[in-house]
Amino acid sequence: MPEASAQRPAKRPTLADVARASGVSVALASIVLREAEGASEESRARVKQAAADLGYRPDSRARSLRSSRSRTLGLALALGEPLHAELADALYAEADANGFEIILGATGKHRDERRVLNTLIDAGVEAVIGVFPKLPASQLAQISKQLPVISLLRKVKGLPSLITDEAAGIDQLVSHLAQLGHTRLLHLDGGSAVAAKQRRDAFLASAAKADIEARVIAAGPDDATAFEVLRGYFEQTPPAERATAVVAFNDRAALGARQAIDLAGLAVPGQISVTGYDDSEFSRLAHADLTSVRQDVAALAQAAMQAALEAPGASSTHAPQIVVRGSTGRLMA
Amino acid sequence: MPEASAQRPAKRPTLADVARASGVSVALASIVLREAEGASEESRARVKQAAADLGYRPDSRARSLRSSRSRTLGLALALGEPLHAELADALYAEADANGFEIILGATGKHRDERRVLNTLIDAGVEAVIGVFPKLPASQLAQISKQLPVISLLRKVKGLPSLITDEAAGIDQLVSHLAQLGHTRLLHLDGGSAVAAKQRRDAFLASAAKADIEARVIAAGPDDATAFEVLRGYFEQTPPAERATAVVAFNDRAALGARQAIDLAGLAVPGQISVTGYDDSEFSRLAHADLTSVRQDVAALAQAAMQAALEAPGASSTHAPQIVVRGSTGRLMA
DNA sequence: AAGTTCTCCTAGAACGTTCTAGATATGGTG
DNA sequence: CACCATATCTAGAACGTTCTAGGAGAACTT
Repeated sequence: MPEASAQRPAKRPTLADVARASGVSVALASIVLREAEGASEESRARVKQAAADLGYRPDSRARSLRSSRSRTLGLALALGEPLHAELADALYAEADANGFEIILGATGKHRDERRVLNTLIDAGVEAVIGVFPKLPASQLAQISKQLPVISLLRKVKGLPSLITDEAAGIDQLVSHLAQLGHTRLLHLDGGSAVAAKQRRDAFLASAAKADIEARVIAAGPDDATAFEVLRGYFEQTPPAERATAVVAFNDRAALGARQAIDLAGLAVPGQISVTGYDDSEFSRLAHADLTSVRQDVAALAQAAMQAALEAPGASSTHAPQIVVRGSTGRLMA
Repeated sequence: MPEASAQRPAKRPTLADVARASGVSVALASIVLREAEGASEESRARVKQAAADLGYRPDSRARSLRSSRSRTLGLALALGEPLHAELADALYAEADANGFEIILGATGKHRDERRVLNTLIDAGVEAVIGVFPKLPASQLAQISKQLPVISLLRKVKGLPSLITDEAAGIDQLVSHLAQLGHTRLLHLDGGSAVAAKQRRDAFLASAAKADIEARVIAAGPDDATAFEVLRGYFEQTPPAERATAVVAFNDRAALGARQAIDLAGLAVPGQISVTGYDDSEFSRLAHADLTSVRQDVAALAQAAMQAALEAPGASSTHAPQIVVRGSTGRLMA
């Protein structure tokens, strides 16, 4: 049932319209609306009034085409990742503070990182901030010759990279578990996900330092894989030899782990503890109530914005903070 | 240390560069690269070769500025909503099929819908597809005089709107529960969220039709509110008078409901059933295992794309499908 | 009185495309 | 041979901005 709606274009007002309406030249109107120097208070008022009356909004295509100052940033991330959503929100706030706009590009089943990057660049952004789990560093470096590219959550050689001190985060988890008396830990690793290698290595190092038996099983960043992998582990490992705590790659994987634990009929945390990572909404679900690690989203966002604005943006590493909830505790004898 | 700005000069090649390299005019180069008529096979080959050699990519700002055909669509949605992520993914696929690019704008704590819309429009998109829970229809209609605006999930007067038949979805849930023998239902409504009113009305209508006792409590689209509200309900309602099934506004709210149910010590589905809506990843979490309603994301996306491309886009309503899982069942006597 | 320096303003050239109108060559037709 | 149609190409004007160069006065110097 085709239902007629919008009629044909009511052309949007241009700078020339504003200039005509306020009786000044286009150039002067431009000066006023850019808040640049060189206009009298009187013309300022007149032009602004006319702009407001007409509902004028500058055309960012024309603006950026001419000035290469679009005051627009590209943000590339994955939809459906709670952490990415938090980062985006924080970056929006930063952008506001700096007078920038942000447009997003999402990676997903039907869009690879390269493609998303191209779309953003073609749209004329001044810089791109993004989470690039897979794109080779060489390609990123290549692109960064054209415009600043800032990597979030992953250390990329040749690019300003804003990351969390994964070793510190994992160490907080391992120490917490050690303190609770755990002596045999299992890590479900994140596969090719961003930061997976760092967390795995940190896990082994922290465990060794604390003189704790540690094992790593290859999994992935999703709950389904974590579930399958941990179920297999329970099937193949006699109860007496099982780890007493599972350190999952992230909250989502921890949820999958929790599922396998429930299936095995083990009590949390009485018989086994489980930890997540990211302190996302998943970790707060009552049933899961995951002990997790909170990344400093605000600091990451602020540093990313800074890196995007400054000439040769700087990398930095940010401290995470463990958040203890009900999924970890002492073993009940 | 702030001195390293020797990066800049990697200017990207322009159409003029391609033309020069292949010995033709800019106009002809444009014709070739647009696959337009009026170029010989020989020039076609030469120009394309030169473009490839130089790594030329058309500047979409200049292109859209001149032609008002940017072949770019704006998509406005909320980050962190699983359903929105699914829609975005489906729309990316549709865009591919139609040779369009998509740029995203996210609404959130720091960006209202109006602002997001403006950013996308200023970036020069040809049309905007979006989920607009709050923006008044009048404002949307106003904007749609400038360019096509398509509303997803919410029926907006004056705009092509692609929605799900909420009455049908809710009716499937209510019928399912009735068939299981439930005679007293409770609906946690979605407050001001998109489709909340439709689901509430449909709930009451379906219950009345099936001669089932029905009650609605005001809640919201989030799990925290649903939890609080349902906990209050349990506290104030004697066990004998309680509903035996809770129809939550969406999966997220159902999770909160489930939390309150656990707290009250009730067995699911033995003592009480609970349903979600959207068939999102939340519904698949093992502990929740929610009976839910799947919206036809692919059809919605396809219709939205169609509406964005055609002159006066058409509205349509799509059929949902119940997905039965373990959170609903007969009462155990 | 003639410079000099401000302040405020404007014309017109960019930016990288597409599009309109026309030029040039080629070939077919009467 | 003149004429027109077609196929291929190109110059130059848009699109809506910003930016560069400079102009007209008024207000200081000297």
